[in-house]
Amino acid sequence: MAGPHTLAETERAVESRLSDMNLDFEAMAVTSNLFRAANAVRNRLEGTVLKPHDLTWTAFVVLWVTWIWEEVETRIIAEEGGFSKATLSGVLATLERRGLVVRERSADDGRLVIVRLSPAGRRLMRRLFPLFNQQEQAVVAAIPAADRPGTAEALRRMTVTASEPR
Amino acid sequence: MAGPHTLAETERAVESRLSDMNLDFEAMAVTSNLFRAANAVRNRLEGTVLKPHDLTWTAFVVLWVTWIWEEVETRIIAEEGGFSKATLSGVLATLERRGLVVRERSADDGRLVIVRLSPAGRRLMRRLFPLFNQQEQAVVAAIPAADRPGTAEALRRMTVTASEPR
DNA sequence: GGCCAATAATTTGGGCCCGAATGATCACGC
DNA sequence: GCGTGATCATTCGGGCCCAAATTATTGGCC
Repeated sequence: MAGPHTLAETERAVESRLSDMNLDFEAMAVTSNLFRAANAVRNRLEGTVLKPHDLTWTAFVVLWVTWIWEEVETRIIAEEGGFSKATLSGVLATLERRGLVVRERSADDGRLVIVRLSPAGRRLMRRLFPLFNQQEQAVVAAIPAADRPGTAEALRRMTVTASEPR
Repeated sequence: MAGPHTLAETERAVESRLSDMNLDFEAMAVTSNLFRAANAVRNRLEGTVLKPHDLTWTAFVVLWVTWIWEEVETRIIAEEGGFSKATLSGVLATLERRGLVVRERSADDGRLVIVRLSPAGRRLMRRLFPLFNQQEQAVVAAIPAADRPGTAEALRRMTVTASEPR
């Protein structure tokens, strides 16, 4: 951001350009700020925490989900992380090659693959996650404390509604 | 989403897994819901509006920015859209090949490239954008009306803070 | 046992994505 | 004029991303 147009300038240009189309500008403002914010926060987290360890965003998400659930089926990682299993296969190959993750076939069901962190993977997450959380804290500090729970709730509601079948 | 773990279950698992690490769970909740929401809303918009016209998310953002500003330098599109100029070059090639966009070198400054929509591109945006906005409206409707301006403002603040140099 | 539909993960092909390198153009000082 | 450093857009290489096709396994059902 910090381009030649400010957020406010952009929003004004949008409104005058579209004034004859009978649109919901409030909905536009919410979603466009949603994408801007997600992008900006992701960029910051990548730059401060991930890039120094040569991790991509998706790789970090995979490590995170695996870390939380101790052992987890691949399809769960993909659902939880919000990307396809095809993408996951590639990212897991990278992470396994780097020794951060282990794949093993399920004993119960030979179609399933179970993923775990290697000891190196666990060490990495234990070291990285507090740094990650510090950056999250710095960004969320921009919201008045009283508004934070309401913001999280609004985002949760949008997630649920957007995920509904149509 | 709608996986085998609900949002609430995941948040509980996270908290018990990380209880000894002295983390800011409120900040975590805000950012993780930020990414979930952005992902879910984007997936919905892609599925309902973009995919039927074989447009990617980034291609649509490029069309949108160009539509709003009538004519615009490539570097502005990249900044406004939140991706690199390298990415933009490829996407513009695709859009130009499909006849939705025109590139021309600036007369004032031979280094710059100016982008405009073709008539077909303008027709497409005029047709697509109301549909896009309808979907935005459906998603934002999940937030109580009184909370919408506050949500947009919270997102704006996060964007600004996350974009600050460190 | 032998077939068969359902369900997994992976591979494939094409597009997006970035940082770094490249080549073109500009602005400025002389 | 003529360098020289700054500023553009593009290209290149490697990784992510998805839908569709592929390969493997499972759980009925006879």
